[in-house]
Amino acid sequence: MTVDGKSTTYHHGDLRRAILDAGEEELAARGVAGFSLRRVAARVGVSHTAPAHHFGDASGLIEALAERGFLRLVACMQDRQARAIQTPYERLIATGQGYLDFALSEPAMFRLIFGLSDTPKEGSALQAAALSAFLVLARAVGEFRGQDPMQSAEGRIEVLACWTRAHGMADLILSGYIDLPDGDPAERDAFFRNLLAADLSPRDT
Amino acid sequence: MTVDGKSTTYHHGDLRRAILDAGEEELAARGVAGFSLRRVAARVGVSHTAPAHHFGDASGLIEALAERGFLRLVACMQDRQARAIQTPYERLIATGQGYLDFALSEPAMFRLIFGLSDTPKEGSALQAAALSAFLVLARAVGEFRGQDPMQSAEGRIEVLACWTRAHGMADLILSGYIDLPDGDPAERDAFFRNLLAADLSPRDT
DNA sequence: TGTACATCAGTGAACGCGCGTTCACTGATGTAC
DNA sequence: TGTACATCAGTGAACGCGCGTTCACTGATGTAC
Repeated sequence: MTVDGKSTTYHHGDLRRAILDAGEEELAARGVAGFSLRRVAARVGVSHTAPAHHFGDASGLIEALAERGFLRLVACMQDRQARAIQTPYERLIATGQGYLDFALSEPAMFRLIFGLSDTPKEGSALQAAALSAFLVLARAVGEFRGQDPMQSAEGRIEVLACWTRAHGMADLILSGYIDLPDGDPAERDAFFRNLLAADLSPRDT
Repeated sequence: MTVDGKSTTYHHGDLRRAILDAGEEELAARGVAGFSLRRVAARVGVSHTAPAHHFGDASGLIEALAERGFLRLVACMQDRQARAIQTPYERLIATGQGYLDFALSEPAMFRLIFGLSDTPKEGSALQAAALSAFLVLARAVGEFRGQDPMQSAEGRIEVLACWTRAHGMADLILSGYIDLPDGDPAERDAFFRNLLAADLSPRDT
């Protein structure tokens, strides 16, 4: 293997991580439909059979990438939370906005993790990563409600309501059917806030 | 060409429609990722170059299928509306439930229309079909509010709020991350209603 | 400290596969006169 | 009513492409003694 024309060691040293990095780059560059093992290997500069050593087959790599994706989603949500003024409601809004940040910054990864052909295997690292993302949201709802939302039917509904709203918005923006208001981050945040809190309960008309 | 061993006319007669039908079947059978022109043609029993005559290339077929998809979405929403008791709020709920019906009955088609690589072309039949689906929802919101929602910022937010909620729920169910409550349609409808109307506006705590 | 050897990590050629597209073609249909 | 001819609709062989997987291999590393 060569890098910049200089030959390096035969063994890569950190190929697993390098392949995951390249996999994310490939996703960003070509989307989830054009994703291929061979292209990822080429990006790393390694033979296209090398990834098999670390991931088994193609689906193993996809799964490992998806795990990373969920961890990035967690990071995006926590990042927004850390910057939000500290009322529970603001933290909840911030969590949803972090969800959106993730979708907009890594659209192909967003599509990958929510378009997996099968649901994460019980006990897998992927499942743990997905759960950790869910828990970030559930905790934010819990702080807002003052009690663990997963202990009651209404609480669970509230968590799912937050999730589906943020998710629907993200997915429709990525598909191009909903336009974000211009480039100003503050307007974008206000847009999201309005959508999240819009009152659609029945009225006495 | 032969059907059941009997030779039929050389010209198919209604190949365009037959290919679209087969395309939908293929989508249902193999999903959007495994979709191929050749398989669709094989399903119709026609040479795999025949579709080109009607759709140009592969992307032309995809586009024509997506148009059909939106029309089916419209039909699902209108079907629910027609069966709802006639208060505006019930019709709005019903519209969203029709959206969900479509997603659950044709998951691959749902994924196709909301995963198109480019947004529908200005003036295309596809765009018209997508718009007609949007308008079914916008009209339902309008009846609920008592005025055209597209004439005000709050109204537009309300339409988008309905859309993103139904959409997020549909997409997360299809991805397998949200489970539907068992098989009882009434429970399923109640679940949707609760999610749609859940109150997430700030409280004075 | 040195050596033998097992294991690990990556190579590269070859494979078969299904894909969309092209091309020259032919059978069927419709229309002008 | 008949005929010539243009157009339309479908055929099937061939093409090159990129894909994931397999296989026998080799270079590097680690460990036992």
